[in-house]
Amino acid sequence: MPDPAARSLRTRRSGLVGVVIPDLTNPVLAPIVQGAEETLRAAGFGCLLADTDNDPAREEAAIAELEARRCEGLVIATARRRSPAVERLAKHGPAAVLVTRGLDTGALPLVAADDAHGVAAAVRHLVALGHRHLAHLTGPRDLSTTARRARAVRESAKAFERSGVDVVVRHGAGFTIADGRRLGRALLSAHPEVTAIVAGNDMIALGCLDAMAEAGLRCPEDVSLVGHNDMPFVDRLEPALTTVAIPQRALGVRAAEVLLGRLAGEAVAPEPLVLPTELVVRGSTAPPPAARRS
Amino acid sequence: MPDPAARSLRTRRSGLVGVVIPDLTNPVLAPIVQGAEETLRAAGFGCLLADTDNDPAREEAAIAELEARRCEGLVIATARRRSPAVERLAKHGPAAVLVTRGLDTGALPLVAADDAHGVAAAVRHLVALGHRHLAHLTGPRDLSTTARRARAVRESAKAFERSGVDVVVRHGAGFTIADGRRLGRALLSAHPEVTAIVAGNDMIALGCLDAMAEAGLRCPEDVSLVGHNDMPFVDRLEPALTTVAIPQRALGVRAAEVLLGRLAGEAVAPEPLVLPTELVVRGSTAPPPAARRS
DNA sequence: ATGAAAGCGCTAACAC
DNA sequence: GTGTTAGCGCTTTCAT
Repeated sequence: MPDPAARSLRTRRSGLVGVVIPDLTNPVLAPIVQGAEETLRAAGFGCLLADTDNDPAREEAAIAELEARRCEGLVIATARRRSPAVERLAKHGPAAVLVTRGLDTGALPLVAADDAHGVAAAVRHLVALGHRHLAHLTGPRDLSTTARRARAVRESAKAFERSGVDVVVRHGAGFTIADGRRLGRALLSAHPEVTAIVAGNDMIALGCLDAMAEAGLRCPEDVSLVGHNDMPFVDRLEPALTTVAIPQRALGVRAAEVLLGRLAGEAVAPEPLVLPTELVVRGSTAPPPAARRS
Repeated sequence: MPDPAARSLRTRRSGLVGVVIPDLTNPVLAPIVQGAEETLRAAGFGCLLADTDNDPAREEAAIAELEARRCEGLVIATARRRSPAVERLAKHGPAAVLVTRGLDTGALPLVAADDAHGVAAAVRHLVALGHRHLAHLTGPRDLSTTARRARAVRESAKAFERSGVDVVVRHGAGFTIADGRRLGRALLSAHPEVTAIVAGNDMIALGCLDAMAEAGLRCPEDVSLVGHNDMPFVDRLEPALTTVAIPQRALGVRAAEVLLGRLAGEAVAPEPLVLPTELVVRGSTAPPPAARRS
């Protein structure tokens, strides 16, 4: 059984890949990490996990540490649209692949879900139910996911402009339940005309549910709600959450595969790899109340 | 910036710790891994993650691989009561600490929750509500958690023997929702007198909820249900789950600390480190239906 | 105190 | 094809 340190010293290969994630506690991430880990392991790589707790400073420290440990590749799920620490990897440092959250510059390969498609389906669904005044409550502006989803909501709503459809878009500080609660409270009091909310992710949707309950509004009778990600267990909530399902495990697997390709010297397509999404209609969406219907 | 391979070759220290878990997708594990990772990282160790998908063969392979990579320590959350691959670590191989799931031999240090206390509180709670015919539906026999919880349920029920309290205990193949569904279906048809179920973990409890719904039984009106672990989001189910809360994050942190202690040469107490649990009463428990009350 | 050198275990290059 | 050897970059020891 050869000594990996000696081999590594000689071959300059560590057999290690770093996986940088914003928060293991967010249930969407588990299948992504699992898929990546399994794929990487099958290819003979070990997975060094680093949780940044959504903190850019910790992200930078984590990347530095992973580089110091001579990881051959990095799977990064924490990138912001402009992230000096991440962007630098495009020039120097180990091969890196981004999952879900991409860079504005597109300097690094990205594996992401087709959020625009899913969100457009959500808006169509709500409009077909009779909703005219929509809201989009989402996370920080500096994430590509947020930007993509917000743009898709705006454009989809705009396509129904002649039917009197409008949408108010609000960004929060993060993607937590507490952020969703804050956003929901503010929206509900400022825009009582809104009968349907498209949340930037399922955590925000959960917070919206809390805000509705506080305001004495029922979901879906008074306000409809669509989440994003279809994370585990949202199908068992009351009401079961209508949400845009992303292929969680596949995102991890494909990201790992793209990274393995890069490590094997393959040229990587400059275009993001986009995986399909699907609107899963459950109990949190319904026609708007008659009194509010336009 | 020194080369870790060269340093490692010279010092015989890799700066790596392996973390072996049964299934990242089970939400209880996220905080445990997070706590361990953060603690280990703060001490300068990198975390190599290995998910065994609850497969003993993969567990053995994972341990072998982690040893081959010269991990200085292992945090293992997958141990069965007799696990040759794990037991061997007590003799040869890197320092290892078990979390939650211990060995019958006690050969390796264990950090676990005080399940017996939590489960006893659950039984007392149910008996106080008026339940007399209880059931305990849990996971495989070859896990120490299962054994501890089952024993505690039996003993607690026995303490109320004179009040006419009895309990039927059933073991399933795993700790999944599907296992809970199977166990619940079988129990409900075989023991219609049962008015309260103590589940071996929250996943099994979710399966029981499904089985009740299939059987046209309402929770908690017809049958009360207590889970175990208080994993994220079970407070938002319908009904909100009454469950035994374990200090998830602390389990990971303490396990890491014990491991760090061992690596620093400290003698480790032969007794398991037991962290407190607490019964969290929510909506899934209520008095038994009058027709069934004994 | 400061500096030089040996050697950790492997692989790749090269000589035979 | 088979065997030998140099050297990867560090730490530690030993000599000055």
